[in-house]
Amino acid sequence: MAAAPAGAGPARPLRRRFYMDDARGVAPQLLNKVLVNGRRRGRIVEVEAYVGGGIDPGSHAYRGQTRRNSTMFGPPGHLYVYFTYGMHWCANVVCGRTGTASAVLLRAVEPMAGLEEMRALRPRARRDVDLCSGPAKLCQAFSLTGADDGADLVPGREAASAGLTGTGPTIVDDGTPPPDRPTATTRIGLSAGAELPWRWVVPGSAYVSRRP
DNA sequence: CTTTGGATCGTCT
DNA sequence: GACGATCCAAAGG
Repeated sequence: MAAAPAGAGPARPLRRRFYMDDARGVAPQLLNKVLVNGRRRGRIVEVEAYVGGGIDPGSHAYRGQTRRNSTMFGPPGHLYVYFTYGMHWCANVVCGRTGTASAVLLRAVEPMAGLEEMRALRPRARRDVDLCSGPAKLCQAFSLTGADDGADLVPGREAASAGLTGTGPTIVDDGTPPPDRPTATTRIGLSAGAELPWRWVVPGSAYVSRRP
């Protein structure tokens, strides 16, 4: 029997256990997973890890828990969505144990479905490669805002057994494995912690925010 | 192609 | 009061 083609498997939501590792472990595993919101789908091609505990000066949690970053300290598998530059939203996946601050920033996805909706939400994007090639761009395209901060990405028991992804945003595995050798680089846009190599991209993807 | 500056406001010091 | 885990248009090579 021939091996199943990439993407041909059943789309299964990631379970809680997937998110329980440190963000630096989860981040490369999130590559090639699929972000879902309504009919919109996009393959994750670029991520960055941010950790707490005073070792990552680039993390919002570097100086401890505040009102804004409190979701980072909560249970894994939830969205941490924050507002920045007075106009943009960015979305993270909370990782690690409850009480620790560890999260993966979703920096770029390759649009797979619902592109018409994305184009309408991002009229500035001239080409489809510009729809989701940045953390704030993908939040626009997927309608992720502060209203989604704290949202649980893991469907409840009923939705999971019915094969549904629920009404809110979810991340699913469609059978495409992460890259064998993801490209690791330094993170983008930081004034502190800029030397830490905690950004991972799918090699050769045309949908990343910046080519490595 | 690369570089630069403006937009815009919640959050924390 | 300063500064962003950014984006975009405009200007320069």
